[in-house]
Amino acid sequence: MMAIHQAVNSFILLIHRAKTTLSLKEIHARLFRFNFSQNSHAVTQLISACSPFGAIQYAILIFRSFRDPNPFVFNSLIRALFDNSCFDTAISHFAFMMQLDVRPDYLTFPFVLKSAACLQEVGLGSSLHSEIIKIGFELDSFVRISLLDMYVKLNNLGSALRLFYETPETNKIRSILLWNVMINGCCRASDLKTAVELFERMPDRDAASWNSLINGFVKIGDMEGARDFFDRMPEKNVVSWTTMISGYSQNDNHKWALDTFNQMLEEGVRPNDYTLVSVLSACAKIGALDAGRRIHDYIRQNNVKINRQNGTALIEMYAKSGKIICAKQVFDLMKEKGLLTWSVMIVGWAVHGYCVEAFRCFEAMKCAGITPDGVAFLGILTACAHTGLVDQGLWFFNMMRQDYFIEPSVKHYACIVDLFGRAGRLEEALKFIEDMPVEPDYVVWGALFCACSAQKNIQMAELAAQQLLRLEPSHPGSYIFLSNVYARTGRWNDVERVRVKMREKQIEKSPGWSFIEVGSHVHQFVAGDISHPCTAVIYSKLEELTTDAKAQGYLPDTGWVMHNIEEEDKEDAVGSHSEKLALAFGLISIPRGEDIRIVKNLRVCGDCHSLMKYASRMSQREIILRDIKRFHHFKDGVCSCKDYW
DNA sequence: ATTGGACTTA
Repeated sequence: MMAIHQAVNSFILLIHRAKTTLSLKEIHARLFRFNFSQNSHAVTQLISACSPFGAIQYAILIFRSFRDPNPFVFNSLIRALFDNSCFDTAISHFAFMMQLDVRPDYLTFPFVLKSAACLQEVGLGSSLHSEIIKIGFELDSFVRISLLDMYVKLNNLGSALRLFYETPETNKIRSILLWNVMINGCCRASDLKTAVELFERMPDRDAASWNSLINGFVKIGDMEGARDFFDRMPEKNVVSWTTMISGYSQNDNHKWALDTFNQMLEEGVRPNDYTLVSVLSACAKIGALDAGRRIHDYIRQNNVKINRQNGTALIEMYAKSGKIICAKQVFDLMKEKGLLTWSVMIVGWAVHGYCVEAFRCFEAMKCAGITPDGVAFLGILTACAHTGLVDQGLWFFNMMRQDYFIEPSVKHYACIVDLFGRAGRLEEALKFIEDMPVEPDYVVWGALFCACSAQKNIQMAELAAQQLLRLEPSHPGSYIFLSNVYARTGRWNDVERVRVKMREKQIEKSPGWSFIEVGSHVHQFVAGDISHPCTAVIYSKLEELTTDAKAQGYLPDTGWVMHNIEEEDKEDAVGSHSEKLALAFGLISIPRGEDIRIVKNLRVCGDCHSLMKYASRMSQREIILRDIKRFHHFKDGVCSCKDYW
């Protein structure tokens, strides 16, 4: 007896060694040779050893050759199946287990329930629950949490709540964790009312309880609610702070995200990678270079290791703040680059108009053994579009489908439309849209519209604008687009008609805003803004600038105004676009010799673009403007986009 | 005797 034991043990040792040296097949063969293929201990170990290799078929094979399955063997197989994402097979083996009357134990259910959750099968979830009750399995706190978690992941909040309420109120079973899972489930289902109710009723709360609730408010976009609980939270941890920071950023309040981060540092809470990524992404959104640099300094001073996540966030911050060379420096220093890292770098080159570098980066990525995905291709197509390389772009588009089997998304189609459109090949763009296998969406028609607008093809622009209106009748952009077409041709009656319709439907024009960072402060402007403390000085500077530019040949282009107003007023309306106000403010407050960086949430209008060129020459300063599409580097009267955007 | 008990927050 003793000898058999030892032999089995030495087999188990062999199996452990299999992870490095011996092949599993060889072990299995030996198992047979020594007649241990029916030893459940050895078989259980062998099945478990298959899992990390993904040798799941082999694990099933071993399982089938075992004649007298017991819970141990079943459990290890179900576990292995779950780990290899074979959820339905895991479930069917559980059914098999029941069929053979093998009683499941405490290690069976966690993985079966998780499989049901991953399969997103609501009915299966409930029947597993009944099965547990039927066989009289004890519903201890472990099983309850597993069940609760499964219901939450199946979006079956009702069943989760029912199970929760019938749980005896002893602290041991209704643990903090159980409450937290429940609160989190309510938050996932956007049922904040119940979440708060549960939270208030909890006998004890830990940080995760608070954070879960705060996160619930963040997810529904209620930052005041989130702030309320955040302020009341007695001991905020990193997660609490990060939730707020990324919450502000997700809800488009990047300035507050930065403020919250600074506050966090003042409170002496040490940021982790999640925090750094969130705050860097907030910087990237508004092009807050100084803030971003300070975070980079923090990273260096505190010896934070650059890894895939924070490194990628740094690259994106620099790229979107106009410092593509700094982005490249971080990129070169990074040891472990992921797919996202490469994509961010490619898109970075693309939006700065560095087509060759984007191509090189794309090739280098493939050499590094990373397979490009749809996002990487989108970057490379953007690069082609921005530099007018139509044939190259089409070549990449075909490569994506034929060599990489990536089904193009609507974004890719929109990019190709853009590619044709910018090159002035409008007919081809339209034909491309008509031949698309998927229904063209708002972005696709929008790309065509912009191209028509730039090429002054009013007929096709009207067609595109009508499609936009059909697709998004409540989107303000659709009306603006259409009205812009009419405005350009002087059809003021039609412009008025569109405006009335907009008013009837109570559609508000989404405001264009611009950000400019001065020193360490971010200033925000909307068109016609008078909220800034320096408003008077800004406007007089702008007037001076416009006058000087006019003397140099600048002609205000009033075609960009949508309303039918007197010529002079029109000049006013384009004259106070947010990017112009930001520019004037920058000229006053940013020391000479430093770049002026402006970020705009929409596309820059042609008039502003023209004025920026004059301003860069007259002030002998570099102006870096980022709009929703790309970067414009203005230097000595010329823009890096070569007026092609 | 064997099987990494469950799980939440960015």
